[in-house]
Amino acid sequence: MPELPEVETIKRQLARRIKGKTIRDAEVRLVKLIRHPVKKFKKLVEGAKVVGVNRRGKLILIELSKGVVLVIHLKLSGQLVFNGKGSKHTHLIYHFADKSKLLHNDLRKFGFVKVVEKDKLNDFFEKEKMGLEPLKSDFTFKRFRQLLSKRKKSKIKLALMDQSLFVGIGNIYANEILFASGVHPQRTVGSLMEKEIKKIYRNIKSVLTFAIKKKGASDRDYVDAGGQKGSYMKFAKVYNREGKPCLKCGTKIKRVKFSGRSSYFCEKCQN
DNA sequence: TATATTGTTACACC
DNA sequence: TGGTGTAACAATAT
Repeated sequence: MPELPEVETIKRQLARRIKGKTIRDAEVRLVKLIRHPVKKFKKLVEGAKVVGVNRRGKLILIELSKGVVLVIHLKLSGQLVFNGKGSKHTHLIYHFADKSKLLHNDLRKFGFVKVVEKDKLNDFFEKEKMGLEPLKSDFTFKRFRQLLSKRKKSKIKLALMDQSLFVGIGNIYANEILFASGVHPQRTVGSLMEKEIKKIYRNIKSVLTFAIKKKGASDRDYVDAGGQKGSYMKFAKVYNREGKPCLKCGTKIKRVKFSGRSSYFCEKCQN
């Protein structure tokens, strides 16, 4: 569930809380969470200091003093909670030298932690085929249109969620961006008019930025680094609102499933 | 118990 | 070939 706004929220809060701290002990409770032999992982991590916390797409990057970076993907239900209370879903605990700690919880256990050498981070992103950051200045309208044109036959919603074009947009925000743009999620990219592409471009930026202000969306499991829920769902116009009145025209919001994902939209406002 | 949830990937199909 | 869509997968709660 954590998409760009949720991961960005965690990143900002973590940076504030753990920068400068030394990891005394990494308590690995679920071996499959870390994609390394446990011994090697502990050796790399223990004794290292947190130099910085960053984000790339939906990945959290915790940079350590030993020239390595913890690359964390929370997938469906991952949480990183500073000084949180452990539960049966707590699979990894970083104990800092000052007795504070960072919990990595994951109810579905789909997430992962990889240790990547700092020098090799860019190779890693390239290998993972990660697209443009939608809130960075190099994400221009021209680049957006150009990237979209590589997927003329695909449905616009799937193109928005395609991490090899641009990163960070998942199901919640794809639905919201398309509602804000008045575009039906099943329209093909090739059928979009210049005006519509421009609207989508603007709304990617505005919806994501607004969602960061609201500290993300807590549809189910998501909490931020302080264990708090995000408030974006209060402002969602279509996501998870099947059967409820469209906030613009009152028509009932529809839910249609394609590509295994629920799409929410207003038939009247989006075409 | 069947189903829903998501990002990612393997694979079938034109 | 490469673009596209679908199914499968991870694990759990309800």
